[in-house]
Amino acid sequence: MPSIFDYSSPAIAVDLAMLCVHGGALRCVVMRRADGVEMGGDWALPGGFVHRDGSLDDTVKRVLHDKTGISNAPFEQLATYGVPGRDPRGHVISVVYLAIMPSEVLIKGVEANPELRLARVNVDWPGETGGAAQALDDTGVPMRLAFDHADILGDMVKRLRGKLDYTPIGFQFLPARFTLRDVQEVHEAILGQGLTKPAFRRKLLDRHALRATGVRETGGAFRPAELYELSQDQEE
Amino acid sequence: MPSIFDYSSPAIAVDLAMLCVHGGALRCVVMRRADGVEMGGDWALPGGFVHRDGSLDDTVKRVLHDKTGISNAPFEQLATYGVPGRDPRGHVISVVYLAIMPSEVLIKGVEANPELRLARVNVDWPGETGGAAQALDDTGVPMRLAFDHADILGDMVKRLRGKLDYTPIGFQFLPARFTLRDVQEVHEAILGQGLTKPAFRRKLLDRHALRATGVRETGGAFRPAELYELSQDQEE
DNA sequence: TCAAAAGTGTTGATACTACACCCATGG
DNA sequence: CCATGGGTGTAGTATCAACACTTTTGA
Repeated sequence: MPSIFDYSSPAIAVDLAMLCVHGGALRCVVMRRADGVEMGGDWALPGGFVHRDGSLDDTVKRVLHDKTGISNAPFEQLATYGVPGRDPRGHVISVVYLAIMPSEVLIKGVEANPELRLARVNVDWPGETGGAAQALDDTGVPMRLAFDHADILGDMVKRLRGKLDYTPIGFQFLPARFTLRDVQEVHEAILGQGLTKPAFRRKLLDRHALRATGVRETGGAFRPAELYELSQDQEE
Repeated sequence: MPSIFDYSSPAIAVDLAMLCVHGGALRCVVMRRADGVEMGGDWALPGGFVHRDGSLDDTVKRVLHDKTGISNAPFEQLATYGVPGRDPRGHVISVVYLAIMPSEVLIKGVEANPELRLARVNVDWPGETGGAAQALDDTGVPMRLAFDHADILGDMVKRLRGKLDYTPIGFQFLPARFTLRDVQEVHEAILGQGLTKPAFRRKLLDRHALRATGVRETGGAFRPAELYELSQDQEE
């Protein structure tokens, strides 16, 4: 029996969308592409190839650690993009993962690597319509994204919006203890629209098992908000 | 610059979950594995390798046509499974797609290939909890599935249940013209629970743009139901 | 005229939204 | 005591589910 590896096969890579919410906006790590690459744009999602006998999850962890120094973050698979012509060096299929972190964590990781930027993710469409997304730099200027990465960012926003209400995915953007206002800011950034405070608080407390800690935030002006945490270990 | 294909890379395959609803149950095509394979179970989702410079979509169409003779069916990506050890011949990563068809179409395709069976998909868990699924044969006996294919079927059911209410995916199980009772049967089979008729009719007509054709079904005993169709071209 | 399934109307419960209001803290 | 944001109560509205009911056909 001939080995299946005798067939000519595409290479397979993992691309990572490392996300946080900061300054009222959803942000994603992009990496400057090496000079001399003839196709596509200037910025791309960081990625790495899957080696023989390496799992997809191991590759995710390797890329995350190699690019940012971050060792542990929750991640989930988004989708797989097969587009021939994605990489000028040959046919590469990439499995895209979302890795979600509190902004304090991710900002440190980005600052540790001069090739990385934390782009603002922006979409034109409302709700879960779908379509491409833009990456904007700190001054609001669009950053040119390589290949289909704008579509990937669009799919990502659609996924986040769909899961936000019915899963605890929003809490992955926050540290272990957070105020309800923090959660609302995350939801507003992802949904791209403002939410009314009372309705949001109630839905949140109904849907998710939150526990009030009794501890209050410090350092703010005016009345300090109470800190909450997830009751059980509620992973996605 | 060295070619990326100099690196040792896993092979990549597409596996297909071809689905229909028949006899009040969700059914999926499985294929008898070749004799002499040392690992896993006896039945598996049909699949094929992705060739260099071939797209994922082309591979889906190729596998669908090669195994069943069916040329056109709507399909969508489910997820990618990286499990090392999935295939005894080496490290294979498989991208799993759902292909949904009316039962009349799929039954013909299965009968054309003696290696294929139309298994009944069964899950223990309610709602969108998640977990593995079973494949049962016509007599209700579980069929041994290879590798992680039971988990894949479970993920598939979870996906279908999640999308059923908010997308037109349920109509892909039906021919162009269908009765509302047909739609209810599809939903009940996928959700694994009975639904009350009046509530279901109303939700259906509210959520989706359906058009009554004025034509009624024929051949049945008792009062014939009206045939409906989707108003615009509502692809998923 | 009867059995079986198609299709509709009504009602009570639930969930959601919008708005107004009170509370706590720093200055 | 005032400005500001945290947090709560209430009332109107839309949505949903259960039930009873009428309609239509083949035998």
